[in-house]
Amino acid sequence: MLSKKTKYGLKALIYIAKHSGTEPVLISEISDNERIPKKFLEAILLDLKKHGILGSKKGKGGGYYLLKDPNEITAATLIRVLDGPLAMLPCVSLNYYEKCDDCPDEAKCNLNKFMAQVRDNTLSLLQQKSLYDLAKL
Amino acid sequence: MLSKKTKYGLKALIYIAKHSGTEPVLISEISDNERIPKKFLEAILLDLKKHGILGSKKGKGGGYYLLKDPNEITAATLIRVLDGPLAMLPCVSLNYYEKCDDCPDEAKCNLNKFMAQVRDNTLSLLQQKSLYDLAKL
DNA sequence: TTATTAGTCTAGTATTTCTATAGACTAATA
DNA sequence: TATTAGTCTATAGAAATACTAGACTAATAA
Repeated sequence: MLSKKTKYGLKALIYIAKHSGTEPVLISEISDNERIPKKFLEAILLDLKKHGILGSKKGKGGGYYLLKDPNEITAATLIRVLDGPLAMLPCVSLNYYEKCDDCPDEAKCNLNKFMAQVRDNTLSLLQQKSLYDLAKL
Repeated sequence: MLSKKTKYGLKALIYIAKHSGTEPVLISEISDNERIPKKFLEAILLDLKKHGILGSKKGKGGGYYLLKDPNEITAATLIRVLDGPLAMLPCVSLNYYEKCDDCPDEAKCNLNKFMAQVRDNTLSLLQQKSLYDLAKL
């Protein structure tokens, strides 16, 4: 299950992708329309900014905007930034790998092999879908 | 990410599938060989018993055993029992569905549609893999 | 220059879930 | 009846989640 943070973040990004004309999009506009707690959303958008997904402008006429073309941003990237690893186990994560304390030999672990298959399966879909795809669904 | 409970549970099931001759398998044997905290494992196996995956026998010569053919038990079933929903969002879960508070119209929600695709993609793999497959990997 | 708008940043907190552990109890077998 | 092995209740520490409060800073426009 994705955290609420991730869900809110994705909804906000889809909203921004849909409504990004020349002007940046207000936090409060997203918060109102998507019914996301405003203070929580602030933190989430700030996080997306720190990860280079969003840019922002302060003051009147300010708000958030995408830094890249929605076609260039994959669902895999967004979920990784917001939620962390896509893999079901740390020992098969490509970006957040961690060895299992209990496992004496990863190469002989049935679970490791299986979860690597699951990871590849999920990744193949999440990497081919972009924010553009999500916004037009 | 799967919880440790789920990881331990799957490892234990694979162990039982591999070592099930005529005799049931001891909790302590699994605990030792797979390095799973014994008391925790007890609770996990009990849970699997309550869900009709495992049977048990008390006293000498006792232990846990599979109630069905490993070929009949899918990875999807096991992860659902141990970890809960496979879906990334409650609103696309087939077995643990829950409506989103914030979403006014699910049919118009981009995220809902996308996550339903992800669910189907994952499910297609997890339903075709059985415990037998996991144990022989 | 100052009022207003709107994002930034530092804390902190309540709740829930996860990961166990303790210990008494019950059932089966030799 | 002693031993083995699973059952049940109950609890507790740690970590993650889901927020909220409030002071601060930057940008714009009158």
